[in-house]
Amino acid sequence: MAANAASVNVASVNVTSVDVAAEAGVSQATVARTFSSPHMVSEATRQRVHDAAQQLGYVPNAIARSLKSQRTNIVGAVVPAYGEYWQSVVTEFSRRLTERSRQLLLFSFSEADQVESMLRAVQQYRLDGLVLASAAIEYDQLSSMAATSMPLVAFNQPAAAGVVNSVSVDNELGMSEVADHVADLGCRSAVFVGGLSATSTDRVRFGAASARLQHHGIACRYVEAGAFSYEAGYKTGCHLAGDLVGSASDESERPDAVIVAGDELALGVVDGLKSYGVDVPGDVVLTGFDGLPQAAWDGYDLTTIVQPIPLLVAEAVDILLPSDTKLKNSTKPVERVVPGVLRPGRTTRP
Amino acid sequence: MAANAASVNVASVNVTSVDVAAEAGVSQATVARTFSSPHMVSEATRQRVHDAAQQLGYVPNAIARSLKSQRTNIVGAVVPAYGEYWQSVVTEFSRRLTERSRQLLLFSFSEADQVESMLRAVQQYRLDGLVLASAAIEYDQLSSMAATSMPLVAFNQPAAAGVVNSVSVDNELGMSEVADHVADLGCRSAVFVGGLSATSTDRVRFGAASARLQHHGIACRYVEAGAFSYEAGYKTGCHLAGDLVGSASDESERPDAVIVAGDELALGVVDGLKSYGVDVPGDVVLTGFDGLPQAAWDGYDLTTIVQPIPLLVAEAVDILLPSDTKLKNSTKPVERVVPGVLRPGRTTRP
DNA sequence: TGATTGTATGTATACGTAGTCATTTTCGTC
DNA sequence: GACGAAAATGACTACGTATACATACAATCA
Repeated sequence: MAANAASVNVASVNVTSVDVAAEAGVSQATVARTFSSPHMVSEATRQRVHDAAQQLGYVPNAIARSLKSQRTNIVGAVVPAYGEYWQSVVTEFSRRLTERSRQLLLFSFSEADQVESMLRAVQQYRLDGLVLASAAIEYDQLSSMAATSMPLVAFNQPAAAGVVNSVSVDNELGMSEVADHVADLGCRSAVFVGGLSATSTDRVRFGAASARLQHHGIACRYVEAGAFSYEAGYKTGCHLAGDLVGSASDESERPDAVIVAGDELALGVVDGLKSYGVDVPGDVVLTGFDGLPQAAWDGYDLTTIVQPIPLLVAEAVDILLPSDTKLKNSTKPVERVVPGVLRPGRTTRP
Repeated sequence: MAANAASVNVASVNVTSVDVAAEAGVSQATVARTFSSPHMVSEATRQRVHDAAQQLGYVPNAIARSLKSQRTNIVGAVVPAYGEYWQSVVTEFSRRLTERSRQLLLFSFSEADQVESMLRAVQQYRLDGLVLASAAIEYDQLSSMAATSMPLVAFNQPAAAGVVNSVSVDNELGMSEVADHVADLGCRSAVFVGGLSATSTDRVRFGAASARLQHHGIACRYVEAGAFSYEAGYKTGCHLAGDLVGSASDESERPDAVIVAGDELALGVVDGLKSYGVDVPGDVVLTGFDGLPQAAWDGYDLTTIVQPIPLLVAEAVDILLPSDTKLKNSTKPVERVVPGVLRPGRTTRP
């Protein structure tokens, strides 16, 4: 009847393992063990402790646990704030980490110059691992992070391979397949639309595409959109439209293939071209790279290289949290390269 | 010349404020102050401490800091793993929190039954605040979290309003505008495509739309897609196609408007309809809700209600981290409702 | 029965910092 | 030059937990 007879108190003040110990008539150590290594506690006391904890509304303090155990169960990720691709990567990381009882601490930046201070913040939290997913990270920042004891993995950041652990889609292979595909269609001249030429991803993809195209005797010009966004692609598409159907340029030199460095960018280019009356794939064929869900949507059905994001992420997580007993303490950085898969779509099909 | 004369040592072992204190010839307290409240330290010692820290590769330990100060500088977010909408919300939260020197700890779930255990994990970290962004959270889970001392805010979760602090777009207003818009176009019969009828968002949006439509003398049937995804929308679009152009149904009862509960879903419906030869907006007009970037893309140009996500997020963050001195310790939960804006697109334009 | 092993629990300490209080130094002022 | 206030610093402790070590107790075996 009395109001204070509530069976479950909510923690009005901070309830600690000491309080629970007193309530259960055991030592603090036993309470700690009950929650962190239950198998070391007898069935009977475990029950008593749980009851007492329930009674008092006790929840173990992860901060204190981390301080003592030197493990946070948290993995950090430094990722660009914008872009469909990065959003799906973050989502997949979070999902995967949850599966392995870890959480994701997100450090997202919109400007490259934020990365520096962000990395400093990262180091304050003693994370169990860190994903670096930005092409904007400088080499010396990378190596300075590598010197930390924090497990690191660079995600889709070609320039980082060899310096730190890295996981990446096979850009060379992917772009080669694209080039072959385009050559098979009988194209004679191509334009490569890049996002930011300063990023290693951009350089590597253009390099691979143009090399393979050249092997087929196809020239390939580079155009920089300025970002990997839809908007940047749209603008570029509008600019390109003139070159592609304009009567000014020589028919024989007129590009008949547009190879775009990323899907979001590609979707913008498609729409930009269409807005100027350029028909895809009628006037030009067009390809993307990444395999975003949106690229597969019926409205676009873009020909692209599908990155196996779940696989890439799984690899990255495995590097950070080696599950196997074979904990790799090798001095060499791990380097995993995973192939993507060409998904032909309407943008290259007559 | 000696190898140990390196100007910046990297932390091979854990360097603490005590080590720095010894190196700089000051007390540990002074080192702590140098990093957490520099203004309490003289210019000269500050410099000495910084030099020593640099020398030893010292980085303050945020875990220990949090344990002592009872503040983590981390805000948590419990969010559905999938869906374009949630991805943009998470991105915006992260951006906003970074601006205010906080980090985002992400708890994303793909199944509703994961939420329970996730909330328990949340409580272990003594977060500075928590965003609850899932319609799948049960009422008693909500109130049990509310009993915690952790600041809470429910994001776009109509059912939570009044129980805990909440921020939401104005679903009623938005759907009313949609209904008016559709009525203006002269539509006579509508179909509402919902995602999951179990979610309060779905119920509220359907309720508002059908009420307002009825006011215009327009009937509105409810169809459940089963999810808020593109795929679910696509399937529903395919199913609907028969009703919309089939010769079986009476011409006068044939729906001429499809009102969809969310943009991603709507884009799927559009493509599903198109795949069966239904012309949008020729045969039916169609509207979405959310204002996703993709909905504005030229390929779709969906008529929709644009949620001011930056504003919604800013409100939510302000509730969790009251910047003003007027820290609201009112006992009543805060409830903010922010209007969206109708963006007419090609899907309702002849 | 006594020696031995293993399991369950208690005691005590350390994780690295922030903040309280006391003490020292600095500095402006009459 | 003395005095008081303010600034700067130091000594100490607490935050809440995990774990090494010691201890108690039950179970096994010769």
